[in-house]
Amino acid sequence: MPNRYNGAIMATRTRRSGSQLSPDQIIEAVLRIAERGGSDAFTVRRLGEELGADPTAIYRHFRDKDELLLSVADRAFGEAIDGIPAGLGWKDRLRALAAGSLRVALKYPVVVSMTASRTTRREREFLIVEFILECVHEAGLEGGEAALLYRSFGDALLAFIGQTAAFRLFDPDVQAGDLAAWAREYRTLDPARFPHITRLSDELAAVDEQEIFDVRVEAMVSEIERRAALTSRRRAAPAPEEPSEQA
Amino acid sequence: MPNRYNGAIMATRTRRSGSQLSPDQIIEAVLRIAERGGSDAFTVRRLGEELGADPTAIYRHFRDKDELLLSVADRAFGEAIDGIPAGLGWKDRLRALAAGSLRVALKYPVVVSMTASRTTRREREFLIVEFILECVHEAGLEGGEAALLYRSFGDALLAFIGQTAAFRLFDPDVQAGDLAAWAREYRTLDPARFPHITRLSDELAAVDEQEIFDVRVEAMVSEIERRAALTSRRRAAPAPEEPSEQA
DNA sequence: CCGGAGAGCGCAACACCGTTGACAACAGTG
DNA sequence: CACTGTTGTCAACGGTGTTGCGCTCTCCGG
Repeated sequence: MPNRYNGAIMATRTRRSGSQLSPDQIIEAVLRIAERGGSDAFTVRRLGEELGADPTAIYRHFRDKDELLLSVADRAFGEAIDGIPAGLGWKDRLRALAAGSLRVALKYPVVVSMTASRTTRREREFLIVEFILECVHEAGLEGGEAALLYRSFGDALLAFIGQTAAFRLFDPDVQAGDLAAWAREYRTLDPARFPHITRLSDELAAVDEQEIFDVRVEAMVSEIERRAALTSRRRAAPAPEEPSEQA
Repeated sequence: MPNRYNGAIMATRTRRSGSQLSPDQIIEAVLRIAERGGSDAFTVRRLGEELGADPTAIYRHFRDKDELLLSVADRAFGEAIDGIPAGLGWKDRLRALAAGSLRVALKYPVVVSMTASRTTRREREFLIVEFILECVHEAGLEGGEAALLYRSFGDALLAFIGQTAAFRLFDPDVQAGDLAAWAREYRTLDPARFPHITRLSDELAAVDEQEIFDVRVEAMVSEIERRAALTSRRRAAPAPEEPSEQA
């Protein structure tokens, strides 16, 4: 029998006249699915269901699933940068970008976890790159040093949200098991072999995810600031000893 | 019932002469495959081929592919910590751990990319946790602050090597495309809309991956140092203003 | 010394995945 | 009206992880 997703037979037939599917409609369907579902949410067949169309209809609008994914990701990342208020200093702008990115990762975990080591090369990616470069520039970095710290910050942020998103995709059982490990298994290790773990087992179990996020963001912000201070100092007093900023 | 908590029973019971497969043999076969192959290297059927056995034979020794993966990952991460020389300061020990982890990620990309947001809860993971905690302790952090910075460093490291490994797994075409984007597409953007990108396009294309790695590791090391300095200062002179480390 | 028990493996099959090629129905154009 | 190109449907292909069944062969108790 034709079309086993039955509710939609007549609809597809009649609406067949115009093109019922558009790239935007498909992208939005993916975002809807991603927002609802777990790790297996974004499959071609499920997307067909969501659209009330044959799964393979997508291939009329996107070369393959990967191209669709990148388009979806670009749309999603747009949300990360949207709500950033103007008039903030470069540090707070970077912090706001990080917070927005994390928000997106928690909203569309499937999409973010599949994209976090990719380059979309689309409109909104350029916007974010420009955004970070502007911050780095305002911090006082130039040329190769600015490029390096942009890449470091951007990659670090992407890695973090990708990691977070991927974790949220595991079965609740696996997630719970991983989290409980801190409270259960680490506490019962041999204190002779693992003195620090056993001593800190309570504190290890109590660490807050949000705090980890803040530490990692702050580490990158401070690193940018530190390197900016170094270059400006070098510019002011040319060629002293490379100041060894540690013990 | 098959023997799912591998190793232990086999060891106590006299070893069956007829059984050709052991958990260790399987783990090593996976490592061999992972070292050779790309993203599709670690499949059950390929593993069967490598072992010269039926693919499903694995399920007599591991509950499912995931349990096998975690065992393999634990073995692999052992290599990260093995070659770290004694007698280094905490900073250099953390740097050595990071370098070793990156080495492992490049050696077994499939394994690392599949594990980077997981917890193996196995022997060698505990060793690495203890290792980092010892460094953080030596840096001067205690209690909840030590736990927090351990988690931040560990997760950041895991995220980075996972991201790197995942990238190496893409088709060479995709990899080349992503890398070339910096040199090609970013250069042709509209300078009015993207002034920083176009101004720095040459430097962006020239950024070295190893430098990014160093920046990100150094950022975390510095953050640990910074927070350690704050707590010790707080301990020396209790409850002043939170010292804002200059704008 | 023998026979049952059960571990280890092979095989076929299942449900799912992304993707392709052939075909049908429609829109727009001459 | 006929033609052409676009878009949706459908069946099918090769891939994945996993399971149930049956065979073999080792081990252990009698």
